[in-house]
Amino acid sequence: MNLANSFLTTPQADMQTIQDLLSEQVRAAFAAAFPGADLAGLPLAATPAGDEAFGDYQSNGAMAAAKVLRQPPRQVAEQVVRHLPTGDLLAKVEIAGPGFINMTLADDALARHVAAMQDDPHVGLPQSGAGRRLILDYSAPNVAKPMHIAHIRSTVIGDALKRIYRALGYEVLGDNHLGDWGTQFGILIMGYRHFLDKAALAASPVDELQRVYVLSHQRCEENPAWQDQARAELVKLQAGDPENRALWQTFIDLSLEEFNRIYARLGVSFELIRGESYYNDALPGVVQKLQDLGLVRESEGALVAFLDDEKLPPCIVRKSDGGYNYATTDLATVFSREQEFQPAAILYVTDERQQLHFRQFFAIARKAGVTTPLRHIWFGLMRLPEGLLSTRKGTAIKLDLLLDEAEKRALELVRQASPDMPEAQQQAVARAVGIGAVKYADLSQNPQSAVSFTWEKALAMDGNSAPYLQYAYARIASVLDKHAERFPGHDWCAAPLVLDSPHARRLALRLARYSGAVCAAAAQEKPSLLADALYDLSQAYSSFYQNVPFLKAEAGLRESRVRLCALTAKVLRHGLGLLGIETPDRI
RNA sequence: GCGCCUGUAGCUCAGCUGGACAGAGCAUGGGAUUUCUAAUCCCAGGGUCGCAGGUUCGAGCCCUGCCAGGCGCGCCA
Repeated sequence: MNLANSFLTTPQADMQTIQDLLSEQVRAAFAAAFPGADLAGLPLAATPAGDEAFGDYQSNGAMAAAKVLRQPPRQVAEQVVRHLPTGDLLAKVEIAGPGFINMTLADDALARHVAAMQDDPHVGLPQSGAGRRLILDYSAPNVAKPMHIAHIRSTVIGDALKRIYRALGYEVLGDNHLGDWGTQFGILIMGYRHFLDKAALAASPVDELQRVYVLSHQRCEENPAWQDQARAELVKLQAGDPENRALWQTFIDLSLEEFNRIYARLGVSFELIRGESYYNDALPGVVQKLQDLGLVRESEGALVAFLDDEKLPPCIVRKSDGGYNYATTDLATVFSREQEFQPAAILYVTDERQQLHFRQFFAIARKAGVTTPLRHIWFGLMRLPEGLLSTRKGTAIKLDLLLDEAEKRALELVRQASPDMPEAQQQAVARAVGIGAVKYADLSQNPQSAVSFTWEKALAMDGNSAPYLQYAYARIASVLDKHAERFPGHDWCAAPLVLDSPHARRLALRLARYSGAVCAAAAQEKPSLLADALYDLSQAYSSFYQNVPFLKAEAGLRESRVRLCALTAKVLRHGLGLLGIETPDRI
């Protein structure tokens, strides 16, 4: 467990993951074998076995404890195993190599555990976040800039984390902290007044805003008078000039309209949309507070927080022209959120370039009395094989274009696979599959790795991809329908689960590991851990599907296997739901 | 100059915070469909984990130094 995530580690009422149950037993066995020894902090817990040949779960704790106990690790393991009862939960416990404790679950215990997930509304997930609120700050596009493919990272990772934390019982407020204030608006107003093409604005508002902004920005660099005028327009805007204010509102409305269209396509939503401008009126008070606390002093005309104790560079909170910047807005935002919502933590999902900013901002916030845990969840930059995405160089690919292409390719596949499906349904399925593919391509990767964007990867629809998982789900849905049709009255809901083949057992084990994967994804802030587990599960299912007959099996066994299919479908649907990916019943 | 990040199969990436012979997908080669959706399954080849030291019973993971790339470092966000 990541210690930085202390807000995630409160004791919970329902310890129901099988891994936790085993870990408890292992810890108890260590305590019984070595009473009085201080084994706190040692990694005694059960982890999924590295190789299925070694069993289902393993503990490497004996090797770790050997040093503390000054005994050979194998001997430690032997004493622990003596206190690790086989029977109810465990069928077999073995010691291997230098002191690995390998555990194999009893088939019926595994079957019982998995069966219990069927009626659990939380599909076996501990509700460790119940009664606690999180604020998740993600997406946050800039007004008057079209969303391009790099924006998908914050949006999709943030949305998945929101769903994951919710599944663990947290109340999560997603807040879209729009870039809707700042120096760019003076430039934009000048561009709008001088270069606007009304037809283009009507056809594609945000593109046109961006175009006039770029032109005006160029003019600023060439012409000081232009730059002065842009500054003057900004000052007017900030002073509340009605005309500029109206223009600014127009920019926001047009941008939000487009952003909302993309969010709708992605299935992403927010509980709060509070851009930087929302905190405008609070900025002078924030600076005053920092001054009162003696956290800032004047330097070269600006007001600066010096963070030498934290070994961080200085941070400007008020510019020499009296204007405020990002750090000030973020401080105002955190004060406001803390006071209004009393969250258990605030999480910020942004790219890696903002690490320094967040460390500075967090340091100042702490000094100013903010006690809420603040976490910066950063992700790697997205780049093209030929270099960074650049709006100016025209290498930025618009997000809409990517989604269009994904849906188009998915539609080809659906038409091929289901030629008899009604056109409207084909379209709907293609939407779910195409968007799912794009989201999964991002979510299945470690967020902190830099992403090198290729169409091939972003649109992958075989192998480790969302369509592979969706396909597995659709095959199950089809099986369930066929079963109901061909064997009316043969209810599988309460059929005993018989794990009579390696394929079935492997599948059940993957189902049992689901809750652990969700918890790990939450604790490490990495939806990719969940995606991995779901892919594992689908692979186990595909193998099961290919190798074990169910509709053709004899009655009884048939219902047992169909029930296992249904459980797999339930977990796949739930898990993909946590990634924000839909699961059509037919593909 | 300082700081953060990255370097693993031909390509794209995992690697559960130090454990068992380094794993997937794509690509390549071979096989499976009168049968529950072949977007699938089964099998094979493919690696000096950037380089060199060190710590450890054990290092892709920790420490040090190099090499290569990316990002950032007081009035942008």
